[in-house]
Amino acid sequence: MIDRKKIIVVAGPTASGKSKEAVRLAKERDGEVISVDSRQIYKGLDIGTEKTTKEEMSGIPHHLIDIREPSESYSAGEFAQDAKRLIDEIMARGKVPILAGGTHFYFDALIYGLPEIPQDALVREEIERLTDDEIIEEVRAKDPARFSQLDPANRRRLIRALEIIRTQGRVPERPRDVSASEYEVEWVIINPERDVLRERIDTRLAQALENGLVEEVERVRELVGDERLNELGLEYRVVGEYLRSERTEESLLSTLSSKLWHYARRQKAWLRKLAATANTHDTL
RNA sequence: GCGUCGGUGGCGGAGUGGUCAAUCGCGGAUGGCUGUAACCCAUCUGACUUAGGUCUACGUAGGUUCGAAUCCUACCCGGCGCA
Repeated sequence: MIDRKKIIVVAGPTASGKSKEAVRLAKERDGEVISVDSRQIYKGLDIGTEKTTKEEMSGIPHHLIDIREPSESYSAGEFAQDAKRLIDEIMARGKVPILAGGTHFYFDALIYGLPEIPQDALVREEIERLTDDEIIEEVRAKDPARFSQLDPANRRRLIRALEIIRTQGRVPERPRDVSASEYEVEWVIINPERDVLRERIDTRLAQALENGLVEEVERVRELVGDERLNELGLEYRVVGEYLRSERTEESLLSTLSSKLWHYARRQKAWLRKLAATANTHDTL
């Protein structure tokens, strides 16, 4: 408990203005920014991810942006490692680490930790070949505790569970204990009211479209193909559907708007949970 | 004016005598997830409710029937065809 590393965390839903706030804080507190965003990791995903521009950074160092090709994968585990390392480096420079972004699961991974069990390509490959029922049966039989926490319809999570079971015997218990974290977090929560946020989302969308969102998605699609594009989600998925003529131009804006809103709502739900478990101090 | 097809829940669109408060999609709400997390997944979505039910609903008004969103009649509204 002594000497926990102090970090500032700026969290909030999409379009809430986190990046701006992070830069402001960095200037005020002499910090550097670590992006906590599973999609800004990728090069070329700029407009669709509302990536902070060089000008907006105004000289403040930003980390974990553009560190992967869109075709490459990245994960919460890798993030936790990268972020840990960067936090140490930033502190060694005598600066304050400011983590900012919307991928809340990454915050969890960093702050509360993840069992350090890397993915195993070979094991995964075998599991992928099984049917849902086969996976369900094996997880149920070998690790009933973990099975009871999972949704049987959630194949992706089931696969990961089985991967761990096959390599480790069973899934270790969750280490979620705030007091055990090696970090002392100063939370800066930005959580605008519904109406305000919806409006901001729409405004940003209109801007993104104007700035060439469709063209960007076209480029990314060229690079990674439709399957991966789909996985990139939100704008990339929806505009991809449009590019494949699976949806009309008229439906583009309204669909985008509602998908983004869904996303923001899930983020807000996470924030609610956070408020119930950690001490936070709100700002706006 | 005649003929014809149609009017269903916030929207689109099924249903064509009972098992229909009404499939499904969209939209909306609430959540879950221990390495793909912008992914993946679940629940709810007419009203009221002591949660067992009760009520109001399928253009409007009547009618047939034990029973109608579903059949009949009239009317209103919309598409199409002929005038």
